[in-house]
Amino acid sequence: MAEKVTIATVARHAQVSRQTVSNVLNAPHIVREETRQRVQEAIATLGYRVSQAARQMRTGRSRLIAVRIEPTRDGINGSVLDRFLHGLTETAEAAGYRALLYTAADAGAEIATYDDLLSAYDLDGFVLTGTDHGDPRTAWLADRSVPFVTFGRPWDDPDAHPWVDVDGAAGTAQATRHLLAAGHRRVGFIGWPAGSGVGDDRRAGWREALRAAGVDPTGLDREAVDGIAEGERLAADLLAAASPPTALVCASDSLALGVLRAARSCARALPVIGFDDTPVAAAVGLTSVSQPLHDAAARCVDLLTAVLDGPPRTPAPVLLQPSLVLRHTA
Amino acid sequence: MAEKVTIATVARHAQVSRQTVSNVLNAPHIVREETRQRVQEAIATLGYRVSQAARQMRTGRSRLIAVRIEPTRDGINGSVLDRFLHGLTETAEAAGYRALLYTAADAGAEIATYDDLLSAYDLDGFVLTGTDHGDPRTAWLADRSVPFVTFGRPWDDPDAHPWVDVDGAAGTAQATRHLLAAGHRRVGFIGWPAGSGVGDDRRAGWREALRAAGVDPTGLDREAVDGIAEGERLAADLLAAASPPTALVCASDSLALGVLRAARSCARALPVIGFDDTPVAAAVGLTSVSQPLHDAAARCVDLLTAVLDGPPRTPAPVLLQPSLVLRHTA
DNA sequence: TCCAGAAACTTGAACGATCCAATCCTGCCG
DNA sequence: CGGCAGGATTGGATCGTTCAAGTTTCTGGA
Repeated sequence: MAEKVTIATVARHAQVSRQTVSNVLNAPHIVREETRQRVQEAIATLGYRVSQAARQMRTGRSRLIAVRIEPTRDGINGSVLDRFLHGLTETAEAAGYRALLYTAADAGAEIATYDDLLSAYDLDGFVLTGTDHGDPRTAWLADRSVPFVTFGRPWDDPDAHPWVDVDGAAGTAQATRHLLAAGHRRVGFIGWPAGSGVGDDRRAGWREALRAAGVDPTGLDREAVDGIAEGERLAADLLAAASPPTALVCASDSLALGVLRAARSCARALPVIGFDDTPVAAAVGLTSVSQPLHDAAARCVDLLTAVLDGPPRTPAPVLLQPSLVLRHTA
Repeated sequence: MAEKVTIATVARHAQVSRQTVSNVLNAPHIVREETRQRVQEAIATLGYRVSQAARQMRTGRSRLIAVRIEPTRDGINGSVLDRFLHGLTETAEAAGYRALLYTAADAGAEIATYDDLLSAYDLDGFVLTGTDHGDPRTAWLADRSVPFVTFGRPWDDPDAHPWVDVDGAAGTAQATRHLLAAGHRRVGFIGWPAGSGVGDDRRAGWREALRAAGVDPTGLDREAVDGIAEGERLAADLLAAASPPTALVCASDSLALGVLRAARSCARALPVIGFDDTPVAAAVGLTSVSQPLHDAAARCVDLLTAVLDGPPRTPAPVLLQPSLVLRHTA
């Protein structure tokens, strides 16, 4: 049975002290080249791995990043988180960190979990998804100066903390312009009820694109909580109006799917564009706005490690551009 | 600034020794009730949390479980992993463990990651998904007697290690019987190429169900790698046969979706049933076999914690039953 | 040749929990 | 009332690393 390999084993093998081995690992520049090589060799020969637990106890850093895994609400949007998580894990590994999962029923429970993760596991940082106006979570973390990055803008103050986001308005605007370019004038929109940062942003993109083309958006949009049934209902409602839209942009693929159903049931050709480019969109041929999730996750890790390893300076936020994936429906 | 609360702080506050506090946490039954309560009170008052790092250093256990997050291959099947991960995280938290994510390009890289996670992070156990014949990963782990559970049977030896799985054959059999009950005789099957444990299992369920009903399955099935296009191609192929099937069971929702396209393009009513009950199935109204993923994940954690906390005995494997979710297509 | 100063390396202590062995109670029996 | 058994409690050592401070070695200039 092989002995456990510790820093002392390596030190003995390389004929140096423990501290020198530690320096080779954490501050290579202060060790003489020759010594450094001898130590590195010993590390390789013995297959030494630094014990995170011991390091963590001394430094208070765990090289662990926490991410919340949400229950799949709608089902359709599930894979969004999935792709994000994969990108996050991959980038974190490359930077020498690992991703830890946690769940929480609501913001209150989530804050309690922060407390637990911080004091019991010495977590280094958090990646939050889906921020909204006056988010209590970011306030709590900022109060305690815990490093964190959000995927989603802080809607109240863009300089509140580091963040990464996808320009939703640019996405819906692009979708709207695509339909305008195809000859449509009355391009409608189905989105979420006013008040949510993400929802308002996506609606604004559509509105501005129409205005820029000289079309009055009044009466061309509807509000609905997410879901296929809601999308279907509101599409029917819009189509029954005095001067109905001839094409639609939606705030999500779920809503767009509902629109497709409504269009089918009244046997009318109605171009429609969804949002998120979910597998469902790919499967049914729905044109959709695609978010660069893998990239977004990577940038989240970049910002977080910048805060953790670099100087105590808030790094600049990142706003990524979505792209329009053209399929049959528009 | 509040002092850091350690076990010594609690001991002082409750007027006992460090060891007594430790006993309250790790072996409550050997502490007098009155003392126990006083300590618990001090813990609550001070908001003490046991430092995982310190505990881990002494005991060699991290209370961390690793799960691999795979890149979304097909896209459609992404949400399967998503739901599994959520259930896993939730159950692990309840049992006092946390889930750590990792990625790996192939089995070799995955094994290298095991080594790293074990020696650097002192991981307690692994949950593997998607096992296959002669899996090198399980062999490596078993060799080193690292605790692990697989979601997916060990196809070579059912007693090799603890596992949780969903009875795929029962699922396809149920789907087949459903179609038989609706009056169909020639129920076809589109599945994956022979050789994969999961794929062969699902095909066997269909075959046996047909045989039990006195129908000869010969010529009624096709093999394809997963994907919508493949499903469409093989459905067309089957329908062009001398005596084509009047209904189809598929090994995945992707394949079933392809079948739907093929049926539409030759304007024929063709009942079809998919597998996995993905969001896509829900969205397009595809009848599908649903796996109890949340439950499966929970059972994985149960087995793993049984190995970790209980006696050194291999717990009995768990085989869960899938259910048929009826929608428009069958 | 000598010494100041820097660079390279070594030693002791500490992080916060658990394990071990020794001591202190407490109640009970003779 | 003394002694004893058994459980409850205590102090000291320990896990593997990094920090802080101390010691040796090296370099170059007078």
